[in-house]
Amino acid sequence: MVTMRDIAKMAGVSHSTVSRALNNDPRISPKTTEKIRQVAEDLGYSLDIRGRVLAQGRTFTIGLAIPNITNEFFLPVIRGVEHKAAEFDYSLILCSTRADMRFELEAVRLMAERRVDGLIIAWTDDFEGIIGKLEPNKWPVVFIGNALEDSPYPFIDCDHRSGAYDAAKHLIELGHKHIAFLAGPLISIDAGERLDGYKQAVEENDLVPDMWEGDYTRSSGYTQGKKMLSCRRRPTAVFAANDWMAMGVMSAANELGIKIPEELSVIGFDDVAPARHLLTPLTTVRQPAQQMGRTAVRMLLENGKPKSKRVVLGTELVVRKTTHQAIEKR
Amino acid sequence: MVTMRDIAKMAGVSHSTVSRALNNDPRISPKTTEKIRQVAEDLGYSLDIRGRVLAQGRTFTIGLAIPNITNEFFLPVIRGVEHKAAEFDYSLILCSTRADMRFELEAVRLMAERRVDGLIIAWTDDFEGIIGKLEPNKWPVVFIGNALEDSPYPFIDCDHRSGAYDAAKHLIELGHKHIAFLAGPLISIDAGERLDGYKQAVEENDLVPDMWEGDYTRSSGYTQGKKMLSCRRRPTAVFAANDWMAMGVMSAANELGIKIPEELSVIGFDDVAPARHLLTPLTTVRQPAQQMGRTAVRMLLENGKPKSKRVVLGTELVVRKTTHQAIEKR
DNA sequence: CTGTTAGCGCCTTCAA
DNA sequence: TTGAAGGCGCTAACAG
Repeated sequence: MVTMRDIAKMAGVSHSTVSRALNNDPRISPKTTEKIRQVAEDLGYSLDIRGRVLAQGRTFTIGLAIPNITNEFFLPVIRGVEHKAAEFDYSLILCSTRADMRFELEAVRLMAERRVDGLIIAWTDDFEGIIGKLEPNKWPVVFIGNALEDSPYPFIDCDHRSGAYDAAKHLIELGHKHIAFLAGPLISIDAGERLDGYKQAVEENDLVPDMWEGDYTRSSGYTQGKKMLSCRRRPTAVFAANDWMAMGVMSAANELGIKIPEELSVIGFDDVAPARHLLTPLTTVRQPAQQMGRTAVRMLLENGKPKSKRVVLGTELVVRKTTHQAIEKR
Repeated sequence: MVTMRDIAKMAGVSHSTVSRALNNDPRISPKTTEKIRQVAEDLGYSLDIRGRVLAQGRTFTIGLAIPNITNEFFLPVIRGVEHKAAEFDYSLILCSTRADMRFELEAVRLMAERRVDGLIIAWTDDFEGIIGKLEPNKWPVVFIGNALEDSPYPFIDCDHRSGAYDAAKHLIELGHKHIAFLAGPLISIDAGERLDGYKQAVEENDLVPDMWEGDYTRSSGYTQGKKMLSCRRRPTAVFAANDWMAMGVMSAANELGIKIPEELSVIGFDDVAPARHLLTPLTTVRQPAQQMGRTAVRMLLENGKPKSKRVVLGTELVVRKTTHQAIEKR
């Protein structure tokens, strides 16, 4: 492996001159620069960034910890982070923590040892554990999700409440009077906010809320869907707190011979790829996942230290094929 | 940031003793070791791997270049690579090359500068360009896909031919006589092999092949699907060379009022998540993507140099809901 | 405009 | 069982 010293010897200059020339330092004469570049080329030199890393104290690397790389939902986040990092010529170290505290702490250790210049932690379940590990080192970190009211750490999230409100409102405007809501696990903050958004819209319009609880999995959507659709007076629309559950509800409806969207409107949340690709694609509230990833990187890298402590992005109602005018008087 | 020298001073030993103690070198007495660990703990020491990296000439990092992180298909590959790398306490640098030669070479440069210990290049379109960049450096590299007959580089792929054969055979065994095949872009090697597998099965059974060409996109599946299903004598089954096209065909059938699977069987290839989540989930040939990722890492890390130059994994026919007995005599 | 020197944090050979 | 010294590849402060 050829180093700057090799080039220096060959070109008859000092290695620092080589370093400067290769970094376009204007103090080096064009002639020397040219010569050095030539020699470098001839020798097939390739910069070894590890030297620079040690000398400059930066690694040009950011770390991303994702709870579960199995879930398609995170793909756009990864994409956003990767693309933005590449723009800065930064590389991305990816860790999937499998939603397991142990792996999560392992990931933090690994990234810490590598002295990444910044850390993005997405939707961790063990916020406390993470910040416990992080605090002493005082690294630039941005959380995605985990929008704790009083978090002293910068985070980025989207507005679950207003997103849910929009979804419910959409159904109401289509004339639905009986809109069931299938909530996520209510320990999670965003699940609570989505519920609030639903409640607000429903109450503002003098409708009566009809709440069910799921756990964000497709199978919980299916189970609860079966139940709610077998009721004597079943809802004409259901708003599931995420797309996976919405898909579960659709399966249930399908098995019960209930036609979507003619007899039942369904709306989800997140805009996950599989739901977009259904034969009748799901109407949903898009969480701007990719942009969240990009923004996280920007917060980390742009202003040195994250300046804006908290960023809350808006959501977007994406009307596709599963929502429909309510049927007049069943 | 506290270093080994700080610990050494504090503990009244030399920094090399600290290094050894922290690395469990048996030559250091248990007492000193214990003391050093204690001091390290007290000082909140965290290993800075960058020093080791430079001293040992390894980076404990592998790079993964993926053509397009937008495509869900690659997710399991990333997962496989990430998990296996983590087992070795290696970290993963992820680059999405957006199926663009420029980004691809950028990615190789980035990984080269970082001196990753191994490189995994997945389904590159510019094989020649890549190996041009790689050759001089002679890095351990494993390709995923790009199974060139005479490739001097180690690769891992799956058996597209036999996978396609199995799929076609499955339809034949269900009694289908008219099985259309929607091929991928035939410049790509695997598209050709999938076509071969189909042909072989069909010919072995004295059926007449019915071939259409798509480009692996959903929309091409839709367009071609519309055409083939509007034929006077339309097929009773279609085998699409990947899941995306299969989904396109399903949309087309849906719009034409053709019931799947009762009136039309559809089978795909790859086993991509969205196809798995359809209301009537797609029967398909699973490419063991995750295992391919794991194996690639193993090839890179386990035997020092990749020993087995070429690995071809089997596929698995996953029968779900879109395939059905052929209707007797239409 | 260029060279000298020191140093980033760690590992490792050699010597004691 | 431990210490001293040198080096990995690069950058940077200081001289000239």
